[in-house]
Amino acid sequence: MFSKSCKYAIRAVLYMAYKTSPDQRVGVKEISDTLDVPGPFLAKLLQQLTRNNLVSSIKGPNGGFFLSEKNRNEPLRKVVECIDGPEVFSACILGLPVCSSENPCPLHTQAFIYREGLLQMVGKKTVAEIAAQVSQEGLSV
Amino acid sequence: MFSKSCKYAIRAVLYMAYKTSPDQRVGVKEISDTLDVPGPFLAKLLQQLTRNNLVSSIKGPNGGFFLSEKNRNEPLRKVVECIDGPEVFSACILGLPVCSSENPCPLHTQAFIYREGLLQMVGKKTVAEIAAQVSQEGLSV
DNA sequence: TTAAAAAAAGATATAAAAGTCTTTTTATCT
DNA sequence: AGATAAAAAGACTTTTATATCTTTTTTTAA
Ligand code: FES
Ligand code: FES
Repeated sequence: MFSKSCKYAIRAVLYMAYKTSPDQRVGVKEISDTLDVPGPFLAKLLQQLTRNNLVSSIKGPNGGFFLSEKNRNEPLRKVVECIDGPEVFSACILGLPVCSSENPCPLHTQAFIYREGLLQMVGKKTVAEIAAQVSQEGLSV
Repeated sequence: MFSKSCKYAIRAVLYMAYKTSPDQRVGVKEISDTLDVPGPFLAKLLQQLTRNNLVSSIKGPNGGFFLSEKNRNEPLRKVVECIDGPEVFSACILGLPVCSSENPCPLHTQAFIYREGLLQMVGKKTVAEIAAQVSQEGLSV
């Protein structure tokens, strides 16, 4: 479903959501150590997210990455689509050129339901909301 | 979710299910032309499936690939697991080392439902049953 | 019994994804 | 101002997935 890059990105954003604020930044190394993810690789992903205004950063001493209020209120979907592109949620599970209920593949019905459920969730819930669950329900990131 | 290899394999097996029988074989080229898939690549996938008794073949003139009665009655899941390995249906969607309801990731609940639905389908229905739907309901392969 | 057709096997090639390293820029603090 | 800390940018390397090519084996049929 998601590329490794995307998995790393989602986890990093959720981590930042409950660890950072505009005046509580965090460096790449802390994130990558905590999530057990390759550091320089994660750095590039965070930069990509930063360019797309889904993550914020400040350079220099005491700088680092963080989520602004605006960042926290984006649906998680945006993070996914920033890394893996918008087709993740619309592509046919068997790789047919187009996925449609008019011209469905044999797995379409099941695959569509699945995808929609997932899409509903990451499309409706914001980063902050999902991160809140992580804290409250003790989920693993 | 599935690798390209796996997508090709699923489509090829379903195609063979309604196109072939023990005395009605089909060559790689026909399959790859029909499905618009790279021929030599598909050949290797079919050979892998053949080694695992999910597809049958006969060499020489008038030879080719086909599905035996036994092949048709395997659940489609076996084809998937033969190509992509058994973890496709049990891996965490965020790449955490293990997926479990005891120690769930933030997307676990939704992801689990999706995966299970899909797994139920390909695990219970046989190749022949799914192929029958393809014919009856005019699905695309 | 030879020629041809097809899969099987294995070697090789290409492309994409994942990961690392180096240099540059920007900000902070002394 | 100068030293330093951090992200940004870009080049590079490695690994994995995808794809192709070549040779061998098996079977059929002329
Ligand atoms: S057509 Fe294949 S998943 Fe929709
Ligand atoms: S723990 Fe991530 S999908 Fe189950």
